[in-house]
Amino acid sequence: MRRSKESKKIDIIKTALRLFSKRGFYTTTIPEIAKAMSMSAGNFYNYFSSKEKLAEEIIRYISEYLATKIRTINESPHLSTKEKIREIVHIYFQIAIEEPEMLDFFLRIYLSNREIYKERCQGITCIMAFVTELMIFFDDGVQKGDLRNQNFFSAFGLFMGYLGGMVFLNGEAILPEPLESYEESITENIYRALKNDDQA
Amino acid sequence: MRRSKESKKIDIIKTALRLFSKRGFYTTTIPEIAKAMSMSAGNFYNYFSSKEKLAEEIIRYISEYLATKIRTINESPHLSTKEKIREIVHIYFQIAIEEPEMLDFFLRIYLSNREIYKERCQGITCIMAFVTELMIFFDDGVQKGDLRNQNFFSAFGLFMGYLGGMVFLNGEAILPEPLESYEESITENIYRALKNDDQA
Amino acid sequence: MRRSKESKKIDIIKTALRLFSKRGFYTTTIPEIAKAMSMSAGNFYNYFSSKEKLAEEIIRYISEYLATKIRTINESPHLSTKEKIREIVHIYFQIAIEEPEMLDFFLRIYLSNREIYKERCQGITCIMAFVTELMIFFDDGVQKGDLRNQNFFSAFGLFMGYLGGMVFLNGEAILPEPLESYEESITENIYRALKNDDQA
Amino acid sequence: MRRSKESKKIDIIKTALRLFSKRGFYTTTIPEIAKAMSMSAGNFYNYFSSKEKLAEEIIRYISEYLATKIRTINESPHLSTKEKIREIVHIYFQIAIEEPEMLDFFLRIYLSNREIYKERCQGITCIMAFVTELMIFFDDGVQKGDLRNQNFFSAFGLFMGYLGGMVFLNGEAILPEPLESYEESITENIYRALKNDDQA
DNA sequence: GATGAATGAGCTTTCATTCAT
DNA sequence: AATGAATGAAAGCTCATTCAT
Repeated sequence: MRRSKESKKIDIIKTALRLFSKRGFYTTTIPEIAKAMSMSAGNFYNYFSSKEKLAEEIIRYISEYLATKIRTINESPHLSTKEKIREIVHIYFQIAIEEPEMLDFFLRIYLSNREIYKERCQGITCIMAFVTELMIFFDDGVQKGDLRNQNFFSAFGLFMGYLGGMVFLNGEAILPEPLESYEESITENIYRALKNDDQA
Repeated sequence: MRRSKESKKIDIIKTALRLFSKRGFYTTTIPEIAKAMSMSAGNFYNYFSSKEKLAEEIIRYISEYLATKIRTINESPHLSTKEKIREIVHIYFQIAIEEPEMLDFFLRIYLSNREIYKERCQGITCIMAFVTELMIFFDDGVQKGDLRNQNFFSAFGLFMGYLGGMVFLNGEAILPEPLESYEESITENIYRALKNDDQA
Repeated sequence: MRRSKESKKIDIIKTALRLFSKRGFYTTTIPEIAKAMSMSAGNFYNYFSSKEKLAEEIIRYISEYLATKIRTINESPHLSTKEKIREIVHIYFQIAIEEPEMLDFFLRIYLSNREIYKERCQGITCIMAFVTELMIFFDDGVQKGDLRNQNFFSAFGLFMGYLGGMVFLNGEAILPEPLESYEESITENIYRALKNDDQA
Repeated sequence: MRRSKESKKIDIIKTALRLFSKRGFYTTTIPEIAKAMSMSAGNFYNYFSSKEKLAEEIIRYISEYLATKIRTINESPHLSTKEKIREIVHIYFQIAIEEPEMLDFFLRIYLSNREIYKERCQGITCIMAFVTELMIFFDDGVQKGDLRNQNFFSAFGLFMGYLGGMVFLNGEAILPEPLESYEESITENIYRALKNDDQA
């Protein structure tokens, strides 16, 4: 049953994602993951050839997931550029609240333990889907004359760094208010940072 | 010799900082650190009670270092708020270029492997020195009427997230231009995001 | 179909023989053998009860094969004893060149990993067919007065050890000349060693 | 204490040699070796970087040992070539009887599991000491006009194959007489095979 | 303070074999 | 006969830490 093997892989990915984001990559063991799935450690290797390969497939999974979310925003023609920023911030925080393990993994495992990914995911190959959608958002904004035509990565750094920073602070229980309550001010901050002053 | 024991601790901290930031915390071993210092693995434990304790002292060391740098900016009364932002960005990038292991460790080990610090550095205790200086900068700006009186952590998230994001992208060799060349646009972005529109 | 089950067993034996001789018994896995036959690992156990049982059947297969070859020599009444030696050497080297996996397995797996065969093939039970034919050759030679009537196993050791040694050296690419070019000198050496000096 | 570390390595080599030759390379585990030495498995790796590295050092140890034995024969000017053959056969069988693990390892592990040695001991590098002494014996014999000037490896194959074959048969308890009782006939066989007929 | 051999717990991974389908 | 997911035992190896010297 091709179907069930693929879906079990996804089950493993979800379980591992949860454990890795909670306890870290190196401190989570394959037996732990297997146990959480009520299967044997040996069987794990029928699905993934190594712990690193699993890590790779997890980040691809996350990238796809985030890309899909942003794509729906990109494909909403009725939204203004600022509204799109608000939506992206919103969706990001929503994920941070409802599925925090996704962003946790992204920020804490993928971005921070590059030795794991050095060979498998050179540059941004494994998160291409996600980066592409943000690129589309940015290009659209520039096209429409709403955003300054600055280097994409500078804008990308602002976006991801800012949001990542907030989510991180929230995860650390450092923020005095609930994360959502910052949505508006952050949207404003980002919009001010990126907007084109020349616009009519 | 109290003196020399303390200075050897610092030597170990510097060596470990370099190795940890390059190869990761879990993938760097105590024997490796000891070897890089031409001393025995056993002797390491005369200076630090455990690998985790070493990690704690490293982040405290970094926090002190960063705090000192920002303090000189805070204590420059002739600088405008925007110029201070520019200086902070500048100093941050300078460190990123000249001593990248500092920020690498901060971003990739400290922020990302909280399981290491969970018990030793609850919340921000171990980086208090650094956070305090940023707080002072921000409060001064608000006091002078230059910055909006928003929640400090929102501003902190913008600052650290944005800069961290850029440094990260730079470290990944993703940025098309040298890091310094973004200083001005980033200063501008941050200033726009934080500034008080009511100002005369 | 009795027929096809038996012939599939032989297919497995041939495939396993090739893989074992190339990669070693312990470093070749059942899944590898199965894959090389485009069948499932589980199905293997419908043909052989264990990896060890397979090893046993392989050596019996080889023994039969070698016995058949030597039998044709033994049954050539027109050949002199020295010519028979030449023929045996020739056939041995021919097998070494054309089907090296046979002798490789014999020398490197069967003779060398006795822990595999200890229980299944006590003494020479599993290679009886082959030993018997060599015995016949030797007895004939003694009968005809061509060979000294020494202990059979001493002669057997000379034969198999010498030829095995040469094949081994050839396999190691240590021999400066092609294997065949040693046939004559080896025949001479063996004949001198075994011949009866009293003969007319 | 440099001294004691080196001598412990030799202890490990001897213990492992015994276990490997008795139970095979793949079926003997590092924990077993460690246990036989009353030490922890982990500590093993303070002496040898891997199981393969241990295998390499064992064969070098054996090669040295055999070389030393043959060297004393080579350096006995009063012995005739035939007597030297007899001595080599004798010493070989003596080792086979008193320290059978040496030749067992040589024949059954080193010669038969080349995948273990492929990278570490290309060609005959790891047994050079031993091969060199046999070369010297052979060259001396040719020099003196006692042996035919045939290719060294052909003679080497005869020697090692024949003796190896006999030792093997003896190890299998196949020989009807004690190994030593074959010394004379084997010496005769080898001498006849190698001798120069032209000699006065 | 310094050394480094020793420990022991634990990790990733492998693989012969079984078994439900 | 055939599949291949699943098991479970075990292997090689690593490494933080200890401790006798």
